[in-house]
Amino acid sequence: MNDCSPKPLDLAMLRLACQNCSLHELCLPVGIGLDDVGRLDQIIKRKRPLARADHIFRLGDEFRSVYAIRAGSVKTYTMTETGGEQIIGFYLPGEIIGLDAIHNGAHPSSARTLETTSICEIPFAQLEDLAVAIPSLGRQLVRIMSREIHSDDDLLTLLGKKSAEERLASLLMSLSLRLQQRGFSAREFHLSMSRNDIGNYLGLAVETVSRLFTRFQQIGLITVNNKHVRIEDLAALREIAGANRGAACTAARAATGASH
Amino acid sequence: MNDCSPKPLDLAMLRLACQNCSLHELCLPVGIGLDDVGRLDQIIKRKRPLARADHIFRLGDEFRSVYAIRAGSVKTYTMTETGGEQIIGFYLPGEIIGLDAIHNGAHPSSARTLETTSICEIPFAQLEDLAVAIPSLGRQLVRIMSREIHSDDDLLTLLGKKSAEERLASLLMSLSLRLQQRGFSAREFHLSMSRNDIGNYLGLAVETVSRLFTRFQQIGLITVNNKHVRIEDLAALREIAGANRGAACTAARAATGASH
DNA sequence: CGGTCCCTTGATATTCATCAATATCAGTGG
DNA sequence: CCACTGATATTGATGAATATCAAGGGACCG
Repeated sequence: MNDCSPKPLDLAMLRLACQNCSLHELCLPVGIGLDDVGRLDQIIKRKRPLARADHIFRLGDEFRSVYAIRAGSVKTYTMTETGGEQIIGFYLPGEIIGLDAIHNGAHPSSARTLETTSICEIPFAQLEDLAVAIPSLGRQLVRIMSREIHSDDDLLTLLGKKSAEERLASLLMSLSLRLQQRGFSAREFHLSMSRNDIGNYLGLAVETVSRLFTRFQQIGLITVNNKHVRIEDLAALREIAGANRGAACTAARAATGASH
Repeated sequence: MNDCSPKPLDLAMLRLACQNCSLHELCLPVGIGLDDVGRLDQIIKRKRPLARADHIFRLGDEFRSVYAIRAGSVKTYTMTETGGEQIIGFYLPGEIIGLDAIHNGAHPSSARTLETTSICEIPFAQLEDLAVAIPSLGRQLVRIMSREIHSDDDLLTLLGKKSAEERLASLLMSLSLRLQQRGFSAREFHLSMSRNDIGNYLGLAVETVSRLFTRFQQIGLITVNNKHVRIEDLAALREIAGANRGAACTAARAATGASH
């Protein structure tokens, strides 16, 4: 999509790539000087783009690095005791995965790409050393992890309290917002994950997700075409996601002609 | 319960309390020398015990400190958009709360005690400074945050995939394990939270929780008496929590005499 | 001892999962 | 380019799990 398909090993480009990366304020927002970015840059390994459905790491893998998404998208998931997968999150450019593995040296989740995806591997031992040498980097790391905890908490609320409608609306709003922050359109985008993945993530059956897309389209909230989504009424969608519950359900019912 | 009700301001006791705290290997497990513990100790404020239902911080409060539980227990929760509370976690001695507030300077959740509770306040600015001076402390902080992310992920699986039975069994197992790690009995303990809190946390109605306690007791898994729980069959409970789903449900059904 | 909150239990309603049957799409190879 | 194939998505009919509603019983606090 926005892939500048990389020439084989262009050293000049690779050097100091963080400085030029359009995402550097997402993965390293604040207070890191140019010199320090250079030092960070030297420990980061830019990997050639991964194909769709490639694994970045698997549950149980030894923990060595965290990874920043540069382009594309990724899902992370764990295994339930019965072998099914539970998707933990969808990650977009500028976001960092693998942070859950630090504490015990092995990845407690797997990560695989949802489309062609470029990532930066950041060897954690070196990152820790650098964090000692560059205090602001250490603070930034802690801040990023804090944000991850916080966003997990939001997801808990979604799964614990929200209806199916609210869940899907929340996901769409989240994607919309995050894509916008990355310079894409907030109103029109491509869903890189399957309906199955969406259902899994939201704790819903595929069929429910499918029906919701249909219903949302019928009441004029969105236009869906396979993986392409256009949000027609952002405010209303936000309203549903934010869960003015009674009102939203009523609206949807009336429009579908459902009656009880 | 296990409260050594503290004399008013015993300076000798307070000084270097971390070294003597039976929890110090829980909140600061590894690689911190005695000198360093002393330095950490100096920035920590030990607060007088809080009464049941006291707030430690509230959603929106400015972020200044994280808090370690010394004795008692705490729940943290956020507000859903409709004003209801969603409980994020129950915290036991040696665990740390407030980590979700680091990234934007304000608490995104509230915390209140479930019973008489003692906490240590750790001013975060000073902790960060100390983390720079003592690299192993910084690493430890990152590790603790990683564990928090990981345990949130487990909860996501619980809410996304598990049945009501599995959820309650999982909670009981989690409490059992954590209490055991703190030197208490794994098989017999006191639930400091209300049925309401349990239901809220697990994404279930109070009534469902109540019925589950009854059913678990009927099939000989546990004995419940108000807030007192004794686990009679730890292995079976673990089995249900781990979700050998079909088998567990069948067992419970047969025993309750339910038939379809 | 009375009030209030919390918990339990039963009856009913609702949401969403499951099952089943197409329909559509993305590759693949002829 | 088209037909074939498996994966993915939609749609409908049914059922199960759990929420909700309603009422009564205990426990705890003053």
